[in-house]
Amino acid sequence: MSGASEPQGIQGAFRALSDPTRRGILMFLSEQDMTIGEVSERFEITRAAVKKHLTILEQGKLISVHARGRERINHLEPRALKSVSDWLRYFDQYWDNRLAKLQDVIERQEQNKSKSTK
Amino acid sequence: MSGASEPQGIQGAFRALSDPTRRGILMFLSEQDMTIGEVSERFEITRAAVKKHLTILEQGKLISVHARGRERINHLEPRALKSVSDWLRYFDQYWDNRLAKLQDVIERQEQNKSKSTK
DNA sequence: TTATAATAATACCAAAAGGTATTATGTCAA
DNA sequence: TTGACATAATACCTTTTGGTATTATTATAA
Repeated sequence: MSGASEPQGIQGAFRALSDPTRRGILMFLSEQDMTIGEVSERFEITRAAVKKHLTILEQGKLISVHARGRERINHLEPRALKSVSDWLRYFDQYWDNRLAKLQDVIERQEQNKSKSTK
Repeated sequence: MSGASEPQGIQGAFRALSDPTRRGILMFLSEQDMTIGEVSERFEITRAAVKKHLTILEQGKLISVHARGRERINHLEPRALKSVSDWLRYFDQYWDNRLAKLQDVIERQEQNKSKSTK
């Protein structure tokens, strides 16, 4: 009833991405890690509202948070974004078969590479 | 205040994708076009609830709807999914530089190809 | 040690989302 | 033309979301 055949955890990522403020936060965090205060400076909403967005991003595993003294550093976690990207990749075939095939080839190369590193 | 530097319309797509039922509907529609009734058979919620999801998918331009007699045919529109995929591609660099570079090359080939067809 | 700055935690509110139930409308087939 | 069926349109309810305001904590610096 809740996304049977989907990779676990992807719902949290999609949910987190559904808000434009949160997508903006991800963009900022891609440039550098930030405290809640630094993120808040870049938006016109209250710090508490920003904190809620950061919590949802953390629940979706799109960011991680580490304490540093009295501050909390928010850090981008790109792997969860990759899981969303992978979900979308299924539809590649519907907009461009050639691109999909090339990406398949690349994926296989990646797999072989990680096997040989083991 | 509402996603300043984002491509127009992407919010509707992200919103539509944030619900697991809607993602399931997209999967089914990728196999074949369906009426509301056919979609409803595949879920345990009422037809009216399915209709609401289809409306949100249509608003996000992820599907199109065409009347055929007394039925309404729902059809997958992959281009909007591509816009989401493109947004995510920005983050490729953070999880795998090699893959990102290869994709850049592919994109450029696509651009040249479409130029030469004009 | 104490004032201050950064963050957390509540409590609260309005609006949107997700759903059901019910009623209306339009179209096909006999 | 009329009955049945597919869909549309409302109305209504509950839960979640996005936000503010206010009140704790907690750690650093003087």
